Order: sequence, then C-alpha cells, then structure tokens
Amino acid sequence: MARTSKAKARSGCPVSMSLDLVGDRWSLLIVRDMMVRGYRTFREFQRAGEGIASNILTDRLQRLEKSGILKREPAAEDGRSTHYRLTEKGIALAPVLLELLIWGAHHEKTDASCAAIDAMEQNRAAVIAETYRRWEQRDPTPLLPPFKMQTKTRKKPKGKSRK
Amino acid sequence: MARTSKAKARSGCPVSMSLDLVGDRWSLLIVRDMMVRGYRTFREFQRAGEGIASNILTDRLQRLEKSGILKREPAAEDGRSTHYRLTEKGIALAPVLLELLIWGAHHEKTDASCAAIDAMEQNRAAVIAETYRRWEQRDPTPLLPPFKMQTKTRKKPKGKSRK
DNA sequence: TTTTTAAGTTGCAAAATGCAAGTGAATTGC
DNA sequence: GCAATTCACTTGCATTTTGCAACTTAAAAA
Repeated sequence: MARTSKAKARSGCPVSMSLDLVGDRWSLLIVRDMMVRGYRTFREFQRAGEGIASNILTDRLQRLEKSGILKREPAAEDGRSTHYRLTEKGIALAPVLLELLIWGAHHEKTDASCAAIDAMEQNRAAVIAETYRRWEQRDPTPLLPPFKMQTKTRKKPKGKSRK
Repeated sequence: MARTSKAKARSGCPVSMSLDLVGDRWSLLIVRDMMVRGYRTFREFQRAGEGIASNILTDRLQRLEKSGILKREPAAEDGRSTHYRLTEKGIALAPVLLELLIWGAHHEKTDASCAAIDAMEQNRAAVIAETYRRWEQRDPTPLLPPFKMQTKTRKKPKGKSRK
C-alpha cells in the first residue's frame, strides 16, 4: 500500500529529506530508466529493470508521482498504456545519478567502460546538459545502453561483456 | 543479520551497484554524519542521527565496513569505544551527498539556508576539496551544523527555525 | 469473437525494520 | 576497591516492507 503523502520527515536536513523520497533500492533505478534509457511504460520498467516485482513497481511509481518526481499521462497511441514522464524535479536528479554512476564505476566492478566513465567525469556539465535536452525534446534515444542483468544463481560470465 | 558480502548484484550498471551498497534509508545518513558532522562513535550516530534503532545501526555499520566504505578502529582514549572512519571509497561519496543536498534543498522544504546552498552550488569543487581536507587531516569540525529533528507526532513548528 | 497485451491487484510467505529491554566489558565517582 | 555509569552492542518480539505467483480488467489484435 502506498504510504500517504505526508508520511514521515525525519529531520530538516536536505540530505535526509532527499533520502525520504528516493532512498530505497528501486526509486532511483526507475528514474535512471526514464532519464538515460528513455523508458516510459510500466512494461519497460518491469522487463528491463533488474527484476522489480510488479506490486513494488506500482507502489514506487505512485510514490514518485506523489512526491512530484514524475507524472503519468495516457499514451496517445495505445489506450491501455500509460506513459510516465519525469517532471523538472525528477530530471533535476540527473547530477545525483551521475555521481552515483561515477562512484560505482570507480569503486565497484561494473560493466561500464572506463573510457566512457572518464569522459563523463571530465564533462559532467555536458552530460547533464544533454540529459536535459533529451528530456525537453522528449528524445527517447538511450544515453547509455542497458547493462547486462545478472541471473540470480550464477556469477557474472567471464567474457568481456561490452566494448 | 548483516548480509554476507557477496549477496546480490542486480546488474552490472554502476548506478545499480552503487544502490546495492548505499541505496537504503540509513547508509548515506551515516556517511553524512561522518563526513560533514565529524561523528565517529556509535553513540554519536545513534543520538544525533534521525532516530535509527541500535540494531539497525549495528547492521549498517557492519555492512558499510564490509563494502569498504568505512573502517573501525579502537578509540585510543577510551577502551570501550570504537571510532568509525571513512575510507577513500567512503569519502568519495562526497559528490553524491552534495548533489543530494542541493537537490533536496531546491525541491523540498528543508531547514537549510538558501544562501548556504547557493554558495555550495556555486563552489562544488571547493566544498569537495574542503571535505577531503578535513578527512585527510582528521579534522572533526562540522562542515555543516546538524539540522533540527522532527518529532514523531507533531508537525514542524511554525516559527522560523534557523536563520 | 477469441486471443493477447498493458497495467495493474491480491494473497501470502519471507525478510527487514522498529522498539524496548538486557548484556558485558571498560571507566568514572567516591 | 567497589558501586554506578557508559559504550557498544544483542535479543525478543511486533509491525512493516518486500518478493513471488496468480489473478483481474480494459483495450487492442488476429
């Protein structure tokens, strides 16, 4: 059940308040899917995310909508479908995601190319600007391709996964 | 019970891997306490954090230690006490926290002074540099003062809380 | 008209969280 | 030296959140 909108603010610290909204394992992944992969539908989040359950996805989409990070709009081309779109507040999370990306790439073994990360790190402003441009123009071209999903029971395959 | 070190990586995406480590409601608050407030002991986290239960705090500290974000060292001056200290990997979260701070301050009603946030936003590199300096020199002076805690059952008092 | 598909909902089991009380070793106060 | 206090946890238990599989409803396709 989605929590009611005025649930709990733990302190007046901005970091704490930010984490009240997006401090869980899924919210920022959904925002990432919308921001850098151009995903817009429930289906896309569910299939191409890293295995979120549909009830949790429903809950997170509702919470993100309530906190003003995204909004839903009916899909023009298909009456069954809904498009989710980031608000200005949502797209403003771009720097947070970029720093999480850079940090993870430096300190964990990820599938990201070092060269690509270095390039982003050297050009943070340009990456952010391009992210905003794509959002403003509703350009759904992925900024980054999705990374391979890990299967539950086996380890990461040894081969070099992406160029 | 703290999860074993090779628990679950959900995908090779750096953002996802970062969130596997710090994507919960408490981990980044602990890092913030260490980074900008100079807190070092269990006690300080427990009292001045925003109400974390002691068993959860224990669990988070263990997890953060296992993931290499902080390390524990016995307190020289008191045999009962332990000092927690960020590693290089931990202090490297500074940009993530700074962006969360800026985002929260802009998009939520927080207790942070607008002028202070603006100053940080205009001087990100200087803020990060100062954070690193304090870490390197083990300077425990708070970079930012703690914000007021919210009580559970009543709303935020109306008076202007901090200048 | 039947079948598929999108976007959920529902029920239930398992895990994580929160709370209060308790533990044991080190330290302080007297 | 000894009782009281402090620090860093544990433990037990209730509540909440998550994960999983199956089911539903409306719209589109065949």
